[in-house]
Amino acid sequence: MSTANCAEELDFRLIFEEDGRQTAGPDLHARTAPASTQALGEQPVNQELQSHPPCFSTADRYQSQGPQYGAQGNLRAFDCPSIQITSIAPNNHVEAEISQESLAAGGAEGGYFEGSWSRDQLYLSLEPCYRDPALSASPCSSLSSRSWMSDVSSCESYSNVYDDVDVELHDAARLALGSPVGSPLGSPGCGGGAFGVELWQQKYQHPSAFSPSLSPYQSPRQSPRQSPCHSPRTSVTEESWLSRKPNSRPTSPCGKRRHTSADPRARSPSPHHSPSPTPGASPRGSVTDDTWLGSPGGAMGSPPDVWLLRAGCPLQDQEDIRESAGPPGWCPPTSPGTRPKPGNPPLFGASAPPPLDCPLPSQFDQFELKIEVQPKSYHRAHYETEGSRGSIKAPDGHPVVKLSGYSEQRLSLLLFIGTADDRYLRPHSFYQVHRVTGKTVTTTCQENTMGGTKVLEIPLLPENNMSVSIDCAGILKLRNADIELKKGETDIGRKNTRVRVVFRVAVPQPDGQTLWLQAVSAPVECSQRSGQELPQVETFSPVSCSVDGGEELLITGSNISVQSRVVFAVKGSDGRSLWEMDGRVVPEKSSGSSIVVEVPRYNKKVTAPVQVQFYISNGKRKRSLTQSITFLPGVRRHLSSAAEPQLVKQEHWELDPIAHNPPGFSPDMGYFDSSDLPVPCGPSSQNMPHLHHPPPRTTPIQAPLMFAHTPSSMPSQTSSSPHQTLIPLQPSIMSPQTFTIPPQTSLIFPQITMPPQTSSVLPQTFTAHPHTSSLPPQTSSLPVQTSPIGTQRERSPSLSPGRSFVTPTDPQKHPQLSSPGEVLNIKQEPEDPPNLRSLGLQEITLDDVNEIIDRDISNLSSSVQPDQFDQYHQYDWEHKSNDAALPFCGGPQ
DNA sequence: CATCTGGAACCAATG
DNA sequence: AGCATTGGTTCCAGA
Repeated sequence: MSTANCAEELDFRLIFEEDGRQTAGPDLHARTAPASTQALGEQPVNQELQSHPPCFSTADRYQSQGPQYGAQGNLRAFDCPSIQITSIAPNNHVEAEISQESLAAGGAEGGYFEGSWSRDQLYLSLEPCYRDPALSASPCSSLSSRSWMSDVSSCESYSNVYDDVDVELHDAARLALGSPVGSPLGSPGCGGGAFGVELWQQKYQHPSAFSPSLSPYQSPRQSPRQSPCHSPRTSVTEESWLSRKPNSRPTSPCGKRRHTSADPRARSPSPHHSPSPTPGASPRGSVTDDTWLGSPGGAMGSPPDVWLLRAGCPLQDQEDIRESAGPPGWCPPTSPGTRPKPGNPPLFGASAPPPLDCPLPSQFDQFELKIEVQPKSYHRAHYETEGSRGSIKAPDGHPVVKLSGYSEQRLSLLLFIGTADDRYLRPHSFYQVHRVTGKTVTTTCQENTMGGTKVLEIPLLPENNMSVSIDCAGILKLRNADIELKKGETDIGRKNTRVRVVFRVAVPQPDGQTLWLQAVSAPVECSQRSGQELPQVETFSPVSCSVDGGEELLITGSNISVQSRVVFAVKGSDGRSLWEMDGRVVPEKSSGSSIVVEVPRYNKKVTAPVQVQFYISNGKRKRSLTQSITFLPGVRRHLSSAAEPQLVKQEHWELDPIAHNPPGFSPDMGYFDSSDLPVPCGPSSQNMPHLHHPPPRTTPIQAPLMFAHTPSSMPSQTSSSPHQTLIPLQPSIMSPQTFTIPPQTSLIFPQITMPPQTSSVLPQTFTAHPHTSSLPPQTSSLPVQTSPIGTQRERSPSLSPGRSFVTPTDPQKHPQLSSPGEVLNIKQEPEDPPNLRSLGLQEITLDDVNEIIDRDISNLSSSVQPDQFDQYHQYDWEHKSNDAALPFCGGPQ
């Protein structure tokens, strides 16, 4: 599978170069142009400008990374590169322009368009990933790219942009302040309407990003076209901005880009792969990027130390780094005067709120924005042609978000729909938040548009303890065709149906600055079909077992049946399946919401723990995301967990202190046992994007590069407390959630401290543990502050030491690594995402980086396993066929 | 009667 | 080119 598949995906990039030139280029124009044209014609438009922000420091990392990271970081990243690209790529006008801008970064995307640039290869290499989350770097939609794209299709667009700038600025300021007050901007009612158009306009037409100071938030007010209507439905219509025929269904396909290789630009690698691949960063992202770029502090400016490091790296390397690093850290303050630093607090000037795709921590100092009740993992979004399908719900009521550490005055909680792919978090191109009204809605909120993204402003009141139940937020699905046809849009909608609900709040600080915090929900599947057909793993236990097999693994989730298969597999570094075996389902212990299988025996000799992936399959293309379980060599679980297969007991178990120990520390199995504690996988598991790209090693490295100097205090996006630690990181599991690293950890692995983005990448939270865990069991058990599943936390404490449920979201729980030495072994086995490696991309880009990494790693080796990170990658969304390997490649989740 | 929901038909894209 | 599958979007109907 893997290899081949991966190759394909990767090829994407290659294709670019080659095919892309030939085919892609033309296609683009053909397709895009028309589309854009249409759009243009219909829309009044302000054209979007793509801003070509200068390279931003933060961006740097991205820059290197390339196109993949589209939006935020990406752009920036691209910027630098882009320059060259520009010159190189003759094909696109856009390119030219972009290049100037430094959009170059976007260049990546540009590359996307055409493979013309020779030099681009760097980008190209990345590109494959572009759509392929697996590949990792998300090529996606780099902001720039989109912009580029759009530009390409129509240069005209540039023109109107600026008109809205003022407004945007205004908005931005307002937002920054977190004024509860709804700005007139977004009229509450507005927006809903012709969404497609709106988006269009917003995204493309509003270049808010341009001015450095502008933040994504700044949204141009509504474009003329935007309808005041609240309900999408209403507006919709007109909507047919695409000129779709009245009766004709707008099939998305319409100008849709093909996923197939035929169209290189198109997205990428097979759509299949990445479910969430959102490619992208959509223009929005770009916007932000742009913004960033524009910022003085921009990449070009003075990069932080870490960044500097990056800067020093060759593009390729940088890219690699980026990949490994994952999403960029939170954005540094955009304010001119401030120099962004990785370790800097998420403070922004009132006039320059962070772009929506800018990663932010969920906690800082005593302030913490937390999702106390996570939304359900499935919420069927409504189309404009449908009536509202209600607000996002939680298992018991509605999601609840709380700001702790502050209660001085009323603040505005911002809510928007973000991506749930493996890449950094950014506004979702195909979904928008929608204000739900009605007698059952008790929360008042306003709907605004920022940088093309709908944002709900919900009051956080001191009298409510700064906590609010989100019962006024629905999710609107925009037609793929509408979005994809927009110029500049590089993301594909197909199979990109998972989102995350993003909450932000601006906390006024004594010094006049504004502290921005962000909390990201677990992934939410918004497609009717996917929600009803794809099996989803919510929890499983135990999380480790003997290589001898025979133990029973209890998996809970949805869309599971006795007919479901549970496939265990180990992938080689090349992505090939080294071993694959079905677990024997125990029908009598299985039900509609859970399944018990006997873990198969691992037929290879191992001396160290092996990370084995498993997923539930309801048939071809109906697979859950890949989860990871640790097979312990030579360890026969005599331990409680082993002895008692009954997962059911989990609830009764209590955390074992041992569990807290960092992986690798305790040679004895106790360590593993701890891991056994049932951990909720969180809905996200599936959602979790796979980090496809980064090889095990790279991951660690990244961190260092990025955060070497980051203060331990930096919170991850979702993570809440710095202390959570005990649990070893498990890459696979980690994906979607937040990534929290304890201060201690940071000392050891600065690298670990990933930027918020990283966290975004991984929806779930995971915590790095200090070597020793002095923390109370609870902490360890509940490592995930932001765990997708709110209830999980509570659950974990009760769990017995012996077992644990693992949620994809809660990587922390995984015990995995044992000792450093083991780690090495593990790595070998591990299923690294074949993607890059298999393609050889790694070598290409990462080589240089490796040296650095090695250095860093040597220090880290003991504490964290690289594999963990890798595991991430393993997730597969759906493989096209049955390739087990595919998942690793980074296909869609 | 309007809204919310679940289900499914229709149909283009994909393989 | 034709066929089967997949998945997005629209419709319908019941609560």
